[in-house]
Amino acid sequence: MPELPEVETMRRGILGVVGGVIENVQRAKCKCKSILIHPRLDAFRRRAIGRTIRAVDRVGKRVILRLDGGDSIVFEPRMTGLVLVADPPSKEHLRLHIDVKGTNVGRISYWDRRGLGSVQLFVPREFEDRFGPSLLGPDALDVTPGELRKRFCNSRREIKVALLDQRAVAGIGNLYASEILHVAGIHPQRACNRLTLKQWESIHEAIRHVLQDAISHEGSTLSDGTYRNALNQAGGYQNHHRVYDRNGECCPNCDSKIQRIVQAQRSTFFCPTCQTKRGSGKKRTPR
DNA sequence: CCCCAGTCCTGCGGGC
DNA sequence: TGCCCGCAGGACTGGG
Repeated sequence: MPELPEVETMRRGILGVVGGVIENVQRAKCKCKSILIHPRLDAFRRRAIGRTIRAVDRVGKRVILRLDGGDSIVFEPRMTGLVLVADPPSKEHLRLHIDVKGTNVGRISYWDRRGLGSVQLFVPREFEDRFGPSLLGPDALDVTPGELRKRFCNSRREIKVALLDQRAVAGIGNLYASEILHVAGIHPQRACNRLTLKQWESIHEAIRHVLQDAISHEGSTLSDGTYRNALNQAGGYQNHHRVYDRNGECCPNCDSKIQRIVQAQRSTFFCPTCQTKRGSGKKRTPR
């Protein structure tokens, strides 16, 4: 499930399109229900074709093509979307092609098995409305310890649920929230307003550590095999998960068995010894 | 404002 | 063996 590290890996994988000119945009022949493409394809083509791609950015869990003239094409992969410059995992769930001339990369493809994602073209004003600071918090890799604490510390929400709120901090999803709290040694059900200054610093440090480590391994490809980088290669970070999807296995730091609980209808994994419900838990040195 | 539950979508695995 | 149902969770919406 693409979260910040996977989306950042996708972004880096398509950097070769920078400087290219969009030559065509076309829907792939896919029998599945159509994904959200905005605006309608004829308008999309009219506004995109002939534009130069000036940069490839990431905003939270989205990949952005910055076009000359100021418009942006936003790929939002959600659960199963992939932004590819190589052949897709299967022809079946290909959704859209953007053909590019003038670079080594001839085509960017958007593939999405479940089709919950989207490809949208926004003028600067629309982009600001959707991804401005009122709807999207600072990037998880840029947020300072002080900002992080300020954004959460008055909330009674459980810390794991709060970390998934993109308006507070952008980029963390269900998988990395569990990993981050294990590294920080904090119980996922602890209320934000009961965390100490020191614990906010631990969380901040753990966010950076886990996300950077995951990026260096090109993200996590889970057992369903869906996530791929832009070259359709699996990531490697799943082999470094401490707790995620390891219910009943041993904690990497102690002898305890990892537990699975459900918070906000999503799975959470944690170690009941390293992440105690009361008190701060034992601080562990990150790998 | 704050927070939660329901919704979308497809493939897969458990249960019978 | 085959069918059905529940589950996976990103972002959004509506309601309390």
